[in-house]
Amino acid sequence: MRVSTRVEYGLMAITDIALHSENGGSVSTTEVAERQKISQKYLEQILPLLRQAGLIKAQKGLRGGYRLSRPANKIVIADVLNALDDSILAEMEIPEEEEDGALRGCINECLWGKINKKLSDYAKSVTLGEFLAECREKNTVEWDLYVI
Amino acid sequence: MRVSTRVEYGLMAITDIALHSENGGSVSTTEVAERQKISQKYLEQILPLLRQAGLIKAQKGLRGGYRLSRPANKIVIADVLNALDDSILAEMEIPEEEEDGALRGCINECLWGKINKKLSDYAKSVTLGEFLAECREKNTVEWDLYVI
DNA sequence: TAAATACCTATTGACATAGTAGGTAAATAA
DNA sequence: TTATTTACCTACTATGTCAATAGGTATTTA
Repeated sequence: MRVSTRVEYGLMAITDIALHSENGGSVSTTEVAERQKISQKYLEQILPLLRQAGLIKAQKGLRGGYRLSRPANKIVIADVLNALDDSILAEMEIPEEEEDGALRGCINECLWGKINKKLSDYAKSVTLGEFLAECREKNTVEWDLYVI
Repeated sequence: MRVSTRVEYGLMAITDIALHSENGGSVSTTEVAERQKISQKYLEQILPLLRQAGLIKAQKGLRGGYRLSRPANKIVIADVLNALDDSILAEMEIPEEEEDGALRGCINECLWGKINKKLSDYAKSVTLGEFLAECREKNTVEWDLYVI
């Protein structure tokens, strides 16, 4: 499953913010852009999506930046995906009424309904906190450098 | 998860063909287009994708049309999706090397890798035949009208 | 007061989607 | 043989989304 860079960058950004605000400080777009090698200007359009969804808080001005609105283990991946893209976890349209022989409704309900449920259940079951922990485990060496 | 009409129509078409060629005959684009209410001209661009993937066979000329290349229970949904779209079951790119602090690789491997595996495993596990049976069960009344 | 920050809007080039349109080749039925 | 039906191929178009780039505004802090 291939997703847009908007989603990719958004996930990278909130993960980066979660990591680097653990000490209580804020994380600026400049920092995120540099660490993650993302266009800062493009990031400036993506982060407000996460803020509008209530996942991160912004602080303007010098020493400002972003931090999580709530603990990382209270944010599930589905929250992040829905903030960044309205189609990934969306259902396929099921026609109200269908003529005999028409298969659209059946396919969208039976097939895509199940696929979407698997996807959605997983995205709702994994928290950002769990994801961070998993990534830490995978890259113990490097991560120890800047994780508290 | 929302997909393109190309994928939606392609799934409808191969399902329709599977159903209506059970007696040994062929199914023309005209028939599929009428039954499924799809633009015939657009269908004519989609069905060759399924043929090139070896899932259906074409017969030109009068009384021609399409039929399955092999039994419906030997075709898995993943085959159909891959024939119609190269991104649905594709993996996200994982960078060769990454600087410290970069998260792209971790996210694409840990997160999208797992999501893709769930998706892919399911699509490989369900055959077109099973899907047909399931749809039949769900719509017993209408389906009995034209299923052998 | 100056600098740094978030934030907003407009613009752009590239690409994909969802068709429409017209024509060609092959197979069949008459 | 001939007309018709079919698959198939190519080109075109309108629309929308993506992935930025660019410039400017408001706010906060040092």
